[in-house]
Amino acid sequence: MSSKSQTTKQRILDAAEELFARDGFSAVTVRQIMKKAGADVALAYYHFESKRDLFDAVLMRRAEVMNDIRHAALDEVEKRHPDDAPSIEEIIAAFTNPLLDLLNNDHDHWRHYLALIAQVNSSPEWGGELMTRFFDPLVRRFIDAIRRAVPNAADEDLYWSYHFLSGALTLTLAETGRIDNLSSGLCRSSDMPSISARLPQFVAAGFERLCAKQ
Amino acid sequence: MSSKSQTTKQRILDAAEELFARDGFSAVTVRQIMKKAGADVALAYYHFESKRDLFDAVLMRRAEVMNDIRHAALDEVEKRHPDDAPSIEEIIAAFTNPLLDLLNNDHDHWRHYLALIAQVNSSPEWGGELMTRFFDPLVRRFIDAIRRAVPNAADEDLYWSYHFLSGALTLTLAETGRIDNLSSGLCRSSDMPSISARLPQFVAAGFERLCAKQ
DNA sequence: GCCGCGATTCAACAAGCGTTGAAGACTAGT
DNA sequence: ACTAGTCTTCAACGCTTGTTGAATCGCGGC
Repeated sequence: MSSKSQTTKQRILDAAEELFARDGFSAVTVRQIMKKAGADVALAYYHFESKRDLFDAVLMRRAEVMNDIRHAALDEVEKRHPDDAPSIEEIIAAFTNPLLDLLNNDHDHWRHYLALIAQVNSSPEWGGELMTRFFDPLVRRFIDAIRRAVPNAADEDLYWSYHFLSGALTLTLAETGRIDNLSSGLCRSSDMPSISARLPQFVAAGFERLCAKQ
Repeated sequence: MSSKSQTTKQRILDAAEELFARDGFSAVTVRQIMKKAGADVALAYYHFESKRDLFDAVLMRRAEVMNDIRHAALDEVEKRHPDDAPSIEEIIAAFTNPLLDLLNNDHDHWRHYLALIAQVNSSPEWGGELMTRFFDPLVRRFIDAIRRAVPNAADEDLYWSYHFLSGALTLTLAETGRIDNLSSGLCRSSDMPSISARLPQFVAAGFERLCAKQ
């Protein structure tokens, strides 16, 4: 467990993350990854069991951190409201803004990772199972918080509302450049402050109309 | 151009559509497609120039029909309101419900096709360019209709709102089974009536709050 | 100086890939 | 019966794929 090996393993993960995010699992070659990582092909199989295992490792690496910061954001919202219920918009902002902040502040690592998550989320092959395994506890807690803010909401409405939120957030994280083309450059996929100012408002209004209607 | 060839070409397109939708472009083999279509491998290259060309043909085949029914739905909304402006929810329903109706009424063809579109939409490789080529005219007309319903809306808010709508709709069309898992079976990805009853409301509320504020 | 051991390299494997050319079959018009 | 043209089959090409086993490097402990 020398420090050199740690570095190599991480360089492999970094390279894989970027390529998987851009082209998807099957379109990327182990040789491409190792070339980008600057290491021999066989090293991929020394550090990981298989290509699929490397893919899982890429997903796992940041999943816990990602969940932690979102849990912390929800913690803080609940701490701010020891007696009354927080507003729906506050709760949703705690769910979305930690990710948008990552994209705004940090290196490209999170940008690639979140684009990968976005792609996995809308893939029939992995969207159902993988996302459930990774995010269910957090999402359940998040929905519970909203349920407390809108006590008479029907569960079906809550779940569907969350699904719409998930889709809106996910497409945004993918940063495909679609909105840049559509708006002729007026809006930019990477303009996270613009998004944090709009997405929680938009989604909160949807939740309120759908879930709070008597 | 005998009738037999038409049938074969369509069987190839059908098989490709289903497999591309499930596994993505690169994960699918021309041999897999032709096996499912019940035809020789070489026929793929007689009827289409390349694997990539076949993929494009799959996308093109239903694109025009898809755009036409959505244009027709918008036509009807505008015809219903010759003087006053239609409500935002009506406009959005004209954008989303034609697709949801296809999934509700029809064979699996549209189910596979729309799942494929959903996947393409959130792929960085194709999401920006392909979606722009296919859907920009319709989307521009749709945004114009909303702009007339909310005269003081800022263009940036309109574009971002549309982007969130696109994400919510897209993830829904993907039918990944995610919501089935999350809700422990209470909600079903394939339950289109439930979605038509909720998505337009949810999204309209978002548009109204974001675009109509002052 | 040698050993042990993790990290790395090299060369190769069988299988599968997208794609092609040439030859056969089928149908329609003469 | 012959031809022209579309459609289909078969066998193969060169190349890339994921993966592996054996050999080599480099370094800390004895």
